[in-house]
Amino acid sequence: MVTTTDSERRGWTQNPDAVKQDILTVAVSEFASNGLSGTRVDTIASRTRTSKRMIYYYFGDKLGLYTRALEAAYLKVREGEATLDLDHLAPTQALAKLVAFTFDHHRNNPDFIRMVMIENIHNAEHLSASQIIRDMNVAAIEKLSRICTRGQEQGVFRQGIDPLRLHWQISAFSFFNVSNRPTFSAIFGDDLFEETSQSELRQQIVETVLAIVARDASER
Amino acid sequence: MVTTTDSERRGWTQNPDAVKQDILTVAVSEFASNGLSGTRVDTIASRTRTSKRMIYYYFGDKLGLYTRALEAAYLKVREGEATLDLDHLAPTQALAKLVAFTFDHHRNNPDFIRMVMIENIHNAEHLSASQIIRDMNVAAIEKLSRICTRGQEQGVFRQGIDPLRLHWQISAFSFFNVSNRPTFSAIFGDDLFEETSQSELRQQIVETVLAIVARDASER
DNA sequence: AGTGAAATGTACTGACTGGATCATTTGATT
DNA sequence: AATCAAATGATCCAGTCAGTACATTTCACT
Repeated sequence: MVTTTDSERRGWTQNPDAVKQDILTVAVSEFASNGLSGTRVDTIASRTRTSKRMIYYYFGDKLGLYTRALEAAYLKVREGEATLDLDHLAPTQALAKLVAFTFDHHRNNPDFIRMVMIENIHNAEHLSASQIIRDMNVAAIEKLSRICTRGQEQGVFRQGIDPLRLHWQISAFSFFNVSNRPTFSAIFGDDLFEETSQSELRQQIVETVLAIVARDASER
Repeated sequence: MVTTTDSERRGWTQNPDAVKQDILTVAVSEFASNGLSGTRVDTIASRTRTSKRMIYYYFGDKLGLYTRALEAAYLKVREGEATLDLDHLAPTQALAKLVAFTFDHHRNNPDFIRMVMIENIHNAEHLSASQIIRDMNVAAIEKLSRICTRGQEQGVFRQGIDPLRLHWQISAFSFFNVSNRPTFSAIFGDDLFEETSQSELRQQIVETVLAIVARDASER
């Protein structure tokens, strides 16, 4: 039950970092579930080992907490992405792996997806204020960019690939798959979201992306 | 100023249908902008030619209004889609046109996109209650399905295409393009969303989708 | 021109909620 | 063990908002 956080514990009873982390974890979950205005600070507090007082003590106000929670969500996801190294794979394999990984990773982090959805509803006002998030994402593009360059050097990818646009397409598939699942399955049933269908879908998406970088026919 | 609605006006001062429509239009706009819990009924009322009293008179409560607004948003969009007829085009051209149209149509109806986003945040609880919406969307699949069948009969499309999955892919691109624009451009800048870039993107998506149905190489 | 139901306006309330205040405890340092 | 700042608990307040009570007007049909 007592989550042994990595923050250096200063004593027994008092442990500010753990308290902050505790609050943040609950906050991400609550905001992801209920949105910004839908979330009650009191509810967050009650799910915490501490009190509402502490939330305002550490985060100032609701918006401050929200912004920090958003960062926490991004941070956690990008951490996961850092685990996979692609530089020692052949470009095609590297790209295939990246796409498949992204697809799965998004599925495994629905709270993150929901936070981004909510942030989009709010026109990314709070995300814009966070330099941290911008930096993290630029790194993701660079990773993709390296793969593209290598692929072109080896002659297996076509010229004129825009890494950002490629990222956009990979994201579109992987994100939509999670974000719009509720409405999609409410309308069409959720066959598409069962385990076997999802595997097939992932495979198809990998192939689609590979086709995008590999095709020569449609070049002018 | 006096919007000449198509509802048969019964007299001069009183006109229930127009009042309802007025409320719905404002409601869609407000809910789309602020979400379910973020929207204030008073704000809707103030933007209306009538009063809050009327909202409760016609729609019962906030949730009732929201549900009806959701339906109204779907209805308006599907109406737009009905205008394009594809049956007289060659399958490839028909599909290309459908994809391009969907892409543009989504861009032109951001309120609809936002309503769907919001509904997804709420796990499609309210959409599930609406049979109307389900029916409308099934029609969209059928349209796509017809194109696929024709393409296969003429030998220009590959076998084993799943229309639902194809629809999923088209939607993913077109939806994501609007839904995630705020965060995406906050992080990467909004070059991708300028007019010329969007045209290119649309073209690329059309090609991608055509490649999905046309390719033969990756068949087992 | 009268009647009754549908439609509408005004004003209010009760519950909730973000945030503030005051008081107290804890632990490191001296 | 005295001190002081950081951390925490208990309680309250002012504003907000969904929903309602009550009264009044409009209009179709006699």
